[in-house]
Amino acid sequence: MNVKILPLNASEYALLGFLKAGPCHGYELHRKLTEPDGAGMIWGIKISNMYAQLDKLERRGLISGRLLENEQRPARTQYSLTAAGKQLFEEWLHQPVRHPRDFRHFFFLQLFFLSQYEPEALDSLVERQLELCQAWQQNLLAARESSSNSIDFADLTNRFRHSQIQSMIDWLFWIKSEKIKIKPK
Amino acid sequence: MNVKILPLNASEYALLGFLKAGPCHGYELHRKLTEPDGAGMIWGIKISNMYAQLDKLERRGLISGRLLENEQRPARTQYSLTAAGKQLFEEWLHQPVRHPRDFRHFFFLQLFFLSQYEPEALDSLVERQLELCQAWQQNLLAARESSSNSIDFADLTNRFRHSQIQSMIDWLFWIKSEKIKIKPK
DNA sequence: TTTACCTATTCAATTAGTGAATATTCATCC
DNA sequence: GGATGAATATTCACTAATTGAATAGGTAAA
Repeated sequence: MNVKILPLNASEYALLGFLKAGPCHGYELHRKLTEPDGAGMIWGIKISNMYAQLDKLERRGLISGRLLENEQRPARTQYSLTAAGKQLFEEWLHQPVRHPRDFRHFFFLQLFFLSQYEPEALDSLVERQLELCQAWQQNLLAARESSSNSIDFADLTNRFRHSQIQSMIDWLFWIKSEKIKIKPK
Repeated sequence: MNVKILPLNASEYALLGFLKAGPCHGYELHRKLTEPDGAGMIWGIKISNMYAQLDKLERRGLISGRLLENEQRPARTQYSLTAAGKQLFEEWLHQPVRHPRDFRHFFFLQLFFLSQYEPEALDSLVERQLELCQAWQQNLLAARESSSNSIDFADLTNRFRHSQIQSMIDWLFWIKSEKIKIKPK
């Protein structure tokens, strides 16, 4: 068997997150996923792709679906979080992202769900993410080559990354210092 | 027929870019692509994936390969840029990126190749990219909702994007004002 | 001469992603 | 009341992207 645990991507965590609020079927989940004022601000996903992700999550035992028939509407499959799914989501939700490239997709999603489900935990996540960002900065500074008069490609990328992360830090401070209350949609 | 022209991704442009220096075979191209002080700073690519990209570029008529046999080494396929490939690369090389998400992958690659092939064109590209970045900023400011005391998710993402782009702008100014000479590797 | 690593490419298999197809219900217009 | 089209809900077939392993000869060193 030897099931290789591939990490979930952002929209899969989002599916778990929306299902935490209660059972739901694919079509409705897709509407939530793409709502222009919500998760849809972060990325887009085609509906057929999302159905494939639901299958994948079910195969991994994180959600389970059952067919609802016998209604006014076309048959639909209602999915619910399993205990495993709930646990995975909760763990993920409170972990700051480990790499800058994940910031945009994952950290935003964490803010999104935390502000809905557990707003009192927001400060702590922001704080720990801030510390990680500052550690990234230190690593970049440490990696800078001894200054010479000519700039090479490594210098360019180092400076760029540093300034991108600085902008994350500034933004996190803004959230923190303004004691921002994120309005749940 | 009806060939849908999918846009090339960063590593495919990089392949065209390296082939502009002269014919080369896959294994060597992969070494260039992943050189830790060069393009390898921007992304990674598995070698089997790169061979698939070479096939794709050949099918699209941007490069052409011929088998070199009769040597000391294992047989290899030497690729060269076609006229169409050269033209596509040159056009791309001088166009600033149209969307912030491309900045990291594409703009860096453009700097990389321009600094090697046409350093006198660097200033102009930086200048035009700067203008585009400033236009992105204007759009974000225009999209900001009338201020209220509560912050919603749209505000968070708008502020974040704005600050990320500001960091690009700062970095471009740094390149520009320091009259930086990028050292070709 | 065996071992191990470097060169060079290909292949089979998996996973991701897209567009179109299917099928039912609902609202609206003539 | 019947036609038309939009909304609901999911599936399917196809293509593209990605990965790990397989193949196979060459070189260097023990």
